[in-house]
Amino acid sequence: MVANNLDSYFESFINRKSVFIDKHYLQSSYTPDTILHRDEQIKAIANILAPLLKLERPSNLFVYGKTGTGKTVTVRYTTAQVHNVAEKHSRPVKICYLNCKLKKIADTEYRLIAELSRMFGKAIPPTGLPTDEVYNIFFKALNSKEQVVVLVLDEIDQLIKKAGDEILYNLTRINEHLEKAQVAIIGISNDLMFVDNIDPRIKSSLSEEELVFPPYNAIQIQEILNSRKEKAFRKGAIAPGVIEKCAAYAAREHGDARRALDLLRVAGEIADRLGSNRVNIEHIDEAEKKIEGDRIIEIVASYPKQFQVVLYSIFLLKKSHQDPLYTGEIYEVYKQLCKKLAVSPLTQRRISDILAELDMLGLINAKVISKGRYGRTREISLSIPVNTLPKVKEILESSLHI
DNA sequence: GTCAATTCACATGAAAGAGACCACGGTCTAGTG
DNA sequence: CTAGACCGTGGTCTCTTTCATGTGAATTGACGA
Repeated sequence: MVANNLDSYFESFINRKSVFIDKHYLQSSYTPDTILHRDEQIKAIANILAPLLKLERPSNLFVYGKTGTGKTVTVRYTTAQVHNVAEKHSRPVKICYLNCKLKKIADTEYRLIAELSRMFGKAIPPTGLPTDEVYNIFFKALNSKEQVVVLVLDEIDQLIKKAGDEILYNLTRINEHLEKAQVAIIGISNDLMFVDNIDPRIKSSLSEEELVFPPYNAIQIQEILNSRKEKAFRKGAIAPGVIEKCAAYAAREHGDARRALDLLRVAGEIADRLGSNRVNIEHIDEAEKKIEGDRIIEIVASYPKQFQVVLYSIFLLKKSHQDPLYTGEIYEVYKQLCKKLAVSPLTQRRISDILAELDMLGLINAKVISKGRYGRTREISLSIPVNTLPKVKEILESSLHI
């Protein structure tokens, strides 16, 4: 009897079809051939980049917009098109795309310039050289022949936040030192306020042109999902209402198309795993939970020990009472925990920063409040969904050997 | 009761140190012809 | 003679510490009605 069941299980496993045809159409790395609802922006970027083809320097461009509004895709698409045309007419045009958020690659001045130099075929060691040496190498590489170079700096706000705005100053003034080559910069930022915090001189030269990407609305997201659905899923693998629900979820999160695509993909994976031959609305809810849970688990597992100790201290405190926690309390528990674990405790100053970072990561909710006479502090609560809580705790305990 | 001064418990900033990692050039050492 | 091992120096980067300054409302206490 049992054997029979197993048999039929395997039979059905073989016969079971995946809801997907090709998943990669749903991944954020995929650049579609046509970009929906961004005609205006494409036209604007094309206009700005057009002088490239006459070997004139295009204006620097600054692109803003929240995450998942298609900034990166649109810029990459347009620059690729320009590059194609330039190549056809053998114009020396080079596009350098760099994502400044990638850790260990382009998140400091040195690394950025080093990475750019590498794109010109120069080998730069990951460390050990003075920064101006690397600048020199970069200059020489640029100036080696007549060409127009477009530097696309994605998530440029992250870079500035970490490394200061001196880089931009140097880059925007780079043309003054170059005789043969010319450089234009396209900066892409998620942070709309970011430009207000940089040096006005840099601001004026960097954002000769500006372009804002408004969020997609739910209907536009639906259309985007529908256009990808055709290629990614088998016919009829999506139950009615699923696309709408996905779009609604994403529209709630400031029109984030990337999120909608992720959601759809994960929902498909869940449907596959459950042996369903159709993606249903319940799968979307599951996917929503899974995405959030996975993100949190990954963060918790990959962050340094001290972060984990702090987080575990919050766990301990949370168990004992339900009121919001304060920095001082957490620090006391943290110190004891350190003693128990034979970890050397950090200062309260540092813990304050760590708490702020945990807040940024969305693991905790920290709000600076003033309790009047009783001082100023952070009011802290965990913001990890209840269903991932045990898993997170497990990870912490195994990683800290508790 | 009203109002400004006080006060608390941290937040927030700036600067500097420690330690890891790395390149480069000079010196030493062992193997080779 | 030469390739490779082994320093010392000088550079970046991350994580911390130290020192200094900032902050917002409950509390306090003087003042006037």
